Parts: sequence; C-alpha cells; structure tokens
Amino acid sequence: MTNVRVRFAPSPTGPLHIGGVRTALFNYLFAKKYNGTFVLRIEDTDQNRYVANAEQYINDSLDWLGIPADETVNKNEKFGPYRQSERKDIYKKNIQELLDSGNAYYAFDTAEDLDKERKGHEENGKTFIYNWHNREKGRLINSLVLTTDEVQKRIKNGEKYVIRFKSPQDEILVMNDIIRGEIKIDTNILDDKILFKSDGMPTYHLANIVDDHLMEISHVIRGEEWLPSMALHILLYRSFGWKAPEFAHLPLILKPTGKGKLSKRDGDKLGFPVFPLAYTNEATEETSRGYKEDGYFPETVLNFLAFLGWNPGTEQEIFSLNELIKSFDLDRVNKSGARFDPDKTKWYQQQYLQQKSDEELAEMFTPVIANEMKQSASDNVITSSFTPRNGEYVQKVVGLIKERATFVSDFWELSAFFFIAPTEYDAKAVKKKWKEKTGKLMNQLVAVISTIDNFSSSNIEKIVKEWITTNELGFGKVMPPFRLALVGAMSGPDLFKIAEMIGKEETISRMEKAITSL
RNA sequence: GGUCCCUUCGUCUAACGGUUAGGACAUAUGGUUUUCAUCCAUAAAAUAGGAGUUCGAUUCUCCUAGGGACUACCA
Repeated sequence: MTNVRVRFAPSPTGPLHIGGVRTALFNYLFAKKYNGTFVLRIEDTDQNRYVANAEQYINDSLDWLGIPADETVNKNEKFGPYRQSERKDIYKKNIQELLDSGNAYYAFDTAEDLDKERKGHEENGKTFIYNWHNREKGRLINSLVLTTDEVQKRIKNGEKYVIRFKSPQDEILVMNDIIRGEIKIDTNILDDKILFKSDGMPTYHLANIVDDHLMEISHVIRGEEWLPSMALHILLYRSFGWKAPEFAHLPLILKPTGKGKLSKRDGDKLGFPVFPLAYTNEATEETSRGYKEDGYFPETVLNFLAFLGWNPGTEQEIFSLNELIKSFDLDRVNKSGARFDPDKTKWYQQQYLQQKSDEELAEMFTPVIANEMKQSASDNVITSSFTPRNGEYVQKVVGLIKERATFVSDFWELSAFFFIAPTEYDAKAVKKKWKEKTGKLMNQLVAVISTIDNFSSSNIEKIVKEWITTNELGFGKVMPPFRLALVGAMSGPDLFKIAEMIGKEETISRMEKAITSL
C-alpha cells in the first residue's frame, strides 16, 4: 500500500471515550503497519459544545498510551491548521464552489418552519425529507425557488440562511466499505444536509470532506455511527470532483449488560472506567475515573482495546504495541458490535503486571510504602526499630507477592506485614487456631528459633520441621499460630520466607507480642 | 415510523463449502500450596428460526425474528 495517511478527528467536547480511543488506536496501527502517517485533527466547528481542556486531554491520552499523532496542532504542520475553527476561509471557498456548480443552495427556512413541516408529515403518517420531494414545491424557502435578486436581497438584509447540499434524485449509489463490503443506498431517501450553518461555520460533513481531501487522507477509519452519512460524503467528493478515500467503519463497543452502546453511566454503575485518564468537568466539578488512575498500565489498555472488534486469527492474546502493528489489519476487523467485558480487562492487567520485573514494580511501589509508613508512624503503630525498606528489600517483597496481585495498588494490603508488625489479629483465625496450649507451644518455638544462626528460609524450615517431627507436635498445631503471629492473618506467601525477610529479631518479637496479647 | 448495518458457548472470538465447531474470560469441580492467593487439570457451555443452492452449509442466497446505529443549523 502506498502513501497511507489516516486521521483521528475527535470533537473537543469532553474527555475521550474508550470507543474513541479504540478508533484512534486502529488508525494508529494501520498507519504504522504501512509506514503511513497518523494525523490528529480537532473538529471544533460547534462553538456551543466546545470545552477548553478537552483538546489537551486528547493529546495527554494518546501520549499516555504511546500512540501520539505524527501530524497535529504544533507538530509537523504540513497540512495545517489542524483545528477546523482555524480553517473557516478554506470552507468558505469550497462551499462557494459547490454553490457555483449547482450542487448546493441557500435555504432560509427557520427551525420552527421545519419543525412544523415535520410534524405535519408525521400526522399524515409520512416522513419529512428536505430533498427533491419538496424543495421546489414552494412551501420551503430556498434559492431553488427564489429568484437570484430575492436571494441577494435577503442575504443583504441580514436574514439568516444555511447552505444545503442538493442531493441527487433516482440513483442507486453503490459504495464500498473495507469491513462491510458493498453497500447500496437509494439517493431518494437522502435529505439535503446542511453544509454551512447560519453562524458561518461549516457542519461536520463539509469540513470533514474538505479536510480529508486537503490533508490527503487515504483511508477513513471511523466508528459505525458514521455509516449512515457515508453516502452523503461520497456524494460530496463527487460534487467536488475529488477522489474519495477508502472507508472502514468500525463496530461499536456495547454495554457489558443490557442494550446499547457503552456509556459513562455503565462505568459508574458497574465500577470500571470509561476514559483513559481521569477527567474533571470544569463546570460541574464532577470527576470521572480513568484507566491510568485506576492502576492499569497503558499496554493493558492498548491490548484489550485492540481485541475489541479485532483478533489476530491465532491463539495469542498478549500483544505489545509493536506486535499489534505487525499483526493488525483491517480485513480481520469484525462487523458486529463487541460487548465490553471489564473482567477481561482485569485479566489483561494481571498478565501485564506479572510480566513486569520486580525492579520496575518496586519502583512503583516504593512511594506507596513511604506513604503508608508515614501514616503508620503517625498512628504510633511502629513501636520497634524494625524499618527494613531499602530497595533490594522492596524488590524481594514484590517478588514474593506480585503473583497474587492485579494492580500495584494491591501490593500494600498483600505485603504490609513485611514492613510493620501486625497490629491486630484476624479474629476468626484466632478463635480457630489459637488454643489454650498454643502460647506454651509458641514459647517453645521461640526458644528453637533463638538457636538458629543461619537465618535463611531453607534452614529455618529444616530446623522447625525437624523440631515438629521429632516432638510429634503436628504441623497443624504449630504453623497456623506461627503465621498468625508474623502476619496477623491466615494469608500470605511461604511463612519461612517471611521469617527470613523480617529477620530473627523481628520474628521473635512478633511471636512474643502474639503470646502476650492472645 | 423510515433507512442502513449486524447475528457462533453467558461474554470476546476461531474455523479456503468437508473439524469430535477450537481458544480466552467468567462459572463449576478437583489437585498443588499443611494458610490465603496464584498456578495446574477437568467439566459444562454455541452456529437465532425457516427455506433454497450443493454430494455436503457455521460459511453462499432469500425470508422471518432479534439487536444496533442513524434519522439536529452535534460531531
């Protein structure tokens, strides 16, 4: 494929929805696969819905995911400007071309007039379509029924007008979509869409076509919600005499349960993010959670997003960005909508967490520890001089607990006992495992442990086990209370490894504390 | 209502017109871990329905049903 240029063209009306992120990703993957260019264009033609920090949010999101645009605002501005609000003159010139060639016309109908027209049709069981059915019947006021002089007079008088596309009559338009194949549309059902609004701004349809052409976009990869307007777009290219790009309409991302496409509400209800980054609405000060802040890695998000509507055709499920670029292609994208599955995204996250090195994870975990320790210190929890938390120690801890975690934020709960002695003991476990004679037994164990010089887990294990066996004490009587003393609960990694980690002195101190308090 | 798109286990999906319809998530049951989690194994689980084309249909065609999108001077 030669000279691939694709674009992601969001509207800066708020945070980028996960469906939009997937569209961006597929565009990015397609571009990179064919050594093409990924363009980010800001479609801010609707002044009413513009949100100031949204554009920054879009850039931050793509940066976090590692799929930045090659060309955009302030970056390789070969075909700039990349904000549609800064391209008004271009659209004006182009709409004039359409007006001159007779493919577009002025319309002076007010919103109220059209509303009335729609209602009237509805009452008669008909659908109102603003096109050849009625545009020249005289009920509608436009430059097709008005004389040139009248039109000029109305415009001069400052009367509001829009410019509409003159859609063709009696034609079966045959189009091709890379994902869906041939699609046929009867042009008689198309209405004459507004191309230019009365506020002097183009609508999406006009701006989009003009920009895609001027920016030399080769493939338009966008959501399925645009499929119904594909005919209009093809017709516009034809009216301009331009070659249309190829189109690929991506399947929608659906709600995990119930009907319809995934929305912010679903995330709130079911407890998962719908946005890549957390976002605060400046007006309402309402904050929406983001994948980043919830502890997901960018590669996790990339991977599960890629598998929503696409698959490699093999049984491999874990893909790095480079592997995705290599394997991705539009011909393996599905036609049908994909239900979003928060469980599977967690599974991906767990996989990526396991892949990370102890070193890398320790680095992420260290600030958390510092924070928790400070908290504990202020709560007067730390009473002993036990504060083992150098880098190597943290790495070892991470190595022992990471397999039971999905997020770095799970680490503290899984490993607090490596840093501070238990402050309380799991009541149920105490009741079940700490019997009358247990204190005595633990005292004996303390004596045994005191004699151990080489305090490695394997050596402690050997000696403790020998002691249990030769005295016929039973593992079930010794090990559970031993764990209770060191951990405070019946959970955690291998007990002898824990003992080695916290050291002989701390082990004994925790046991004595348990004996006196239980 | 109208137009268009879609339809394989609960979910995401695989299967040049010929497979015991495969995998993953979730679920269940065992095993490992003298704890908990992980991990491992096993099980249950699908071609929406009906015609047609064909020696043979998950795959091609049509109809029905269901789902979805669009139907703004929003994108």
